[in-house]
Amino acid sequence: MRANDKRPGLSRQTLVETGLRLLDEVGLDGLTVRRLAAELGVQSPALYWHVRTKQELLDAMGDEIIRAAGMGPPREEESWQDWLDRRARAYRASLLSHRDGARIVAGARGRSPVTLRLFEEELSAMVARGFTPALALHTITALSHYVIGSVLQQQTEPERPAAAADATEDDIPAILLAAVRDGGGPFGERAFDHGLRAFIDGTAAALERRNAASPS
Amino acid sequence: MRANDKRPGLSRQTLVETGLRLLDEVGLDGLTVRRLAAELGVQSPALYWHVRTKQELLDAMGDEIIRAAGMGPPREEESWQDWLDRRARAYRASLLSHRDGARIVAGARGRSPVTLRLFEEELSAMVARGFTPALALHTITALSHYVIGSVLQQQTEPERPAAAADATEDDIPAILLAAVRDGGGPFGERAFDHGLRAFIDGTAAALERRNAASPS
DNA sequence: AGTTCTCCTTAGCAGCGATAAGGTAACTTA
DNA sequence: TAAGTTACCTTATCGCTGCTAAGGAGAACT
Repeated sequence: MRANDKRPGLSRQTLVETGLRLLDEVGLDGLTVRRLAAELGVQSPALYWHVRTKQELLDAMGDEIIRAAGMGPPREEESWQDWLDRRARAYRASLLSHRDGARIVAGARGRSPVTLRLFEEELSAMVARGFTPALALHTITALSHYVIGSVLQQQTEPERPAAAADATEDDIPAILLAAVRDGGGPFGERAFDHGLRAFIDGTAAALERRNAASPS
Repeated sequence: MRANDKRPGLSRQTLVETGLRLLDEVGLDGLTVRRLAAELGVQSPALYWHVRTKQELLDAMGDEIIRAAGMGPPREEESWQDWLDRRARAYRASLLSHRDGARIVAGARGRSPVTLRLFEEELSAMVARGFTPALALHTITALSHYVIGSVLQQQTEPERPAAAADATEDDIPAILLAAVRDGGGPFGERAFDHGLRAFIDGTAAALERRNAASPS
């Protein structure tokens, strides 16, 4: 039974791309090997020719999401503050661009050599702008953790309405309610903005402190 | 076959406690309903009398981890900076105190009413110290996201040695290597400290900005 | 022409979360 | 005290999961 013939054959890259497309349809919990195989018009064990385990596929998907963010060192004329801001937003956008994107990336174990090399270039640029290697590393990882944490919570689907219903409107605490009203909720753009700016400003302060101690 | 009789019967709380203990042994991926039932000396469907789904159990475990952090509003004489610092560290310690603790909490959907009430008290105290409701909410959630993101990455077990081995020592970028050498790695205490302090300092700046615009 | 290699197939395994249906002991009620 | 009800656990089973074993068809080498 080879109905729709003339398939060009699978490839690791095809799996990743189709996997990401399917992910948006069914979510991470619905993304099974069989379902992906069906999407590719193939039986499920066929996938194991191109990929060792399902986790390896998820790792590759995570790496692809990171790659799509287009990270890398700052432009020549760009301040590190602007660059960090831009980088964090691009990362966030990339995670948000796929359903359960943050879960995928957070669960992925390794980064590809390419990603690693970009990372090194970023550190290098930061050192050129006055960071110590350790401070540069801490800054980037801390920022990444913040972005991942934010998107992860944002993409966690809210509890079932039934559970939320037994707490009536009146039970919702007043200040929280007010905050959500004028702040746009804990997961919106504005909440993210505050954390991002605070972190960058605080990093600038740390950098000045460091450079005051041992000026260049 | 009722060999070891005289068990006092299960309870929802017992499930949560034994679940957390078992979690430390086998990890989240090894924590199955059957395994937990065996640990309790019972057949697996018995658990469904006390809990509707496995997810509901995980939610309760997550809430217990949060509860154990002992959060709540600042003490009377405590500055909000010190309190925020203390709160973030307590939260982190609680997540770290159980294997895959961050994954559990991140995956939990609802917070108990008790947790919610504590949260409201925290917001209230912040407003009393000059925060707007929205700024208070954004500050706490951003900080929580950072903590969760940090611990999540820290608790993600490193890739299999086989995969790491094909990149020999020489391939590890120089600056990254130096940063890890004097900075203690991306996931250590010092990396967390930097992000935490930067965030608190940045929040202080935002608060001053806000209060300068419309002074009390 | 014969052999090897690539990439897919069918069949099936162990384990998963969850449900259905039944049994038993303890409490309730008359 | 006897009948009925409820709380809590059992056995059996379902549909699904990731993954492996074994084989087969066709392209590519020799």
